[in-house]
Amino acid sequence: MTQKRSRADAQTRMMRLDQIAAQLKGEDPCTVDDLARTHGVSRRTIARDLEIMRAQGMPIEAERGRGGGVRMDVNWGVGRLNLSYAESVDLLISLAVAEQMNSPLFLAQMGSIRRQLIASFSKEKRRAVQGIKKRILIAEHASLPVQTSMGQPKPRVVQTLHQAFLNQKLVEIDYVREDGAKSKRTIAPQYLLLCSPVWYVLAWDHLRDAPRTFRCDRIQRATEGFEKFSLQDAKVFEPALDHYNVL
Amino acid sequence: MTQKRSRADAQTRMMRLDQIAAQLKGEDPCTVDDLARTHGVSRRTIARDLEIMRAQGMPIEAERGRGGGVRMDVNWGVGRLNLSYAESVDLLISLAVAEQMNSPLFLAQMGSIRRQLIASFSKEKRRAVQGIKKRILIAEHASLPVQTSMGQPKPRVVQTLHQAFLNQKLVEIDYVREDGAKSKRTIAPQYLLLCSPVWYVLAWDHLRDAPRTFRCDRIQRATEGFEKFSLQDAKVFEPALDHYNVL
DNA sequence: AGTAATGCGCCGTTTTATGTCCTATTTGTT
DNA sequence: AACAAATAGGACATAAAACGGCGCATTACT
Repeated sequence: MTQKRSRADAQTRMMRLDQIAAQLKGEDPCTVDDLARTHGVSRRTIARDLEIMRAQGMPIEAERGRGGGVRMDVNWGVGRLNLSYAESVDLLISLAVAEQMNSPLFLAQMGSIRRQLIASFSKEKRRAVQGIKKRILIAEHASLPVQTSMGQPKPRVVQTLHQAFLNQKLVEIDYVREDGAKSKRTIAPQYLLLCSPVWYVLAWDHLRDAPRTFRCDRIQRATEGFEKFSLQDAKVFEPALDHYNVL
Repeated sequence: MTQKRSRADAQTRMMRLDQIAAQLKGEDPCTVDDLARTHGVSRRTIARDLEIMRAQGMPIEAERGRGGGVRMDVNWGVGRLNLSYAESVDLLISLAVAEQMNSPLFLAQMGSIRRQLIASFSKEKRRAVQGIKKRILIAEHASLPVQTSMGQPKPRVVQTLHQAFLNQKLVEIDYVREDGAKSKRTIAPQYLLLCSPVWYVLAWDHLRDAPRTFRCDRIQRATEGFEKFSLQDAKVFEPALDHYNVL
């Protein structure tokens, strides 16, 4: 018999596997027949596809007999994320913050998420993330109430600071001291410290050549520089770190 | 010329694509030659693989000429997560909690993560998640300091409660009132309320046929039942919800 | 017993992924 | 300017996969 086969695009099987997975995530079980029809291939092929998907670890179950069909555990593989580096770090921190306030009802699964996330990194990235985690501190929950902040820090500033911290780049900032005095500085953001609502930057001030601490909401402007800084100067801060939890 | 080809397992190409992706995530650029050697295929094949990966949207760039090579944007695709339903919900809540305490330094990316996460749901799941989000309340940050809890709730209890809440299943619990009186109840967990460190369950007590509120850390034992409950009874709680932020 | 579903083995056919050549192009080095 | 090292990609033959179709075993519901 003549067997017509139209090649759709490229890698037919891979695409079909994805589509089948998506289809199976729907609530009701499909029959192999349905799948075969919707994809324009034979039952046999679908069967082989399912074999492959099972081999790849997807929890695909089938029920034989009338009323049966192919199902995938509905609670599997919802939530496919593809995060950028910055997003990943954010997420790790966010998880840590959420865990910090010990409200363990919904945090049962957090460990699993963190493990998956870390496992998905390459070796180099993993090391990098480890390094960054050491540079983020979280104060005890019941800390002294901070004086009312000057409003939210500006998103632009936040983003720049964020970038520079991750990339170990120097930053130029305009800072307003508590007494209102303004100053321009070039700093190397070594550590970040979260005291419940307020972030602090423990940095080496390259103009004054001394360690300084800045409140993020008092930074008016921030410009990322091109020069990378080393973590050597960070040692100055180490004695102070014992009071805080490291991420 | 004889062309030896050893079939590795199944779907050789898919596996190779994954491996190449992982390899490319490493910092330094590989040459096509390297890739060909490490995978035991020809340069041409690797080239074709790269074509495919590009077609799939991976940001793979190549630099021609001496000293060139194939690179992938290092900040792409770090962080591949495949979350279960429960994990997804946890994550959403965790993000919300982290956002609640307005420490916006590292939360710039959170919106993006949440959007990705929600986008990855199927329609049905998305609706379900929307429903669940409405059933989780978060109290204002500066709430009255709660009396010291009785220690952490038991992990077993937490997990059961968690499941039952998500699946809208009735739960049997052993509860200890503040005055020490113990009781057995069958409840329908309609809402969850987080007052900073303590979770409360707003539930319909099916034995007393009346709404009740329970502190999670006072629940001694929990068993998930088979009977699903409807959200009809939840209306009783609605007037009380205005005081809290809905997730 | 009949029916509707999966599971799986076998075989012949079609498609495609691969290897081997080849050329063009870009780019840094000598 | 010449050379070397890299990617990009075309052409062609071929072995290996993917596929379709068939049949039979199995399972569960009516």
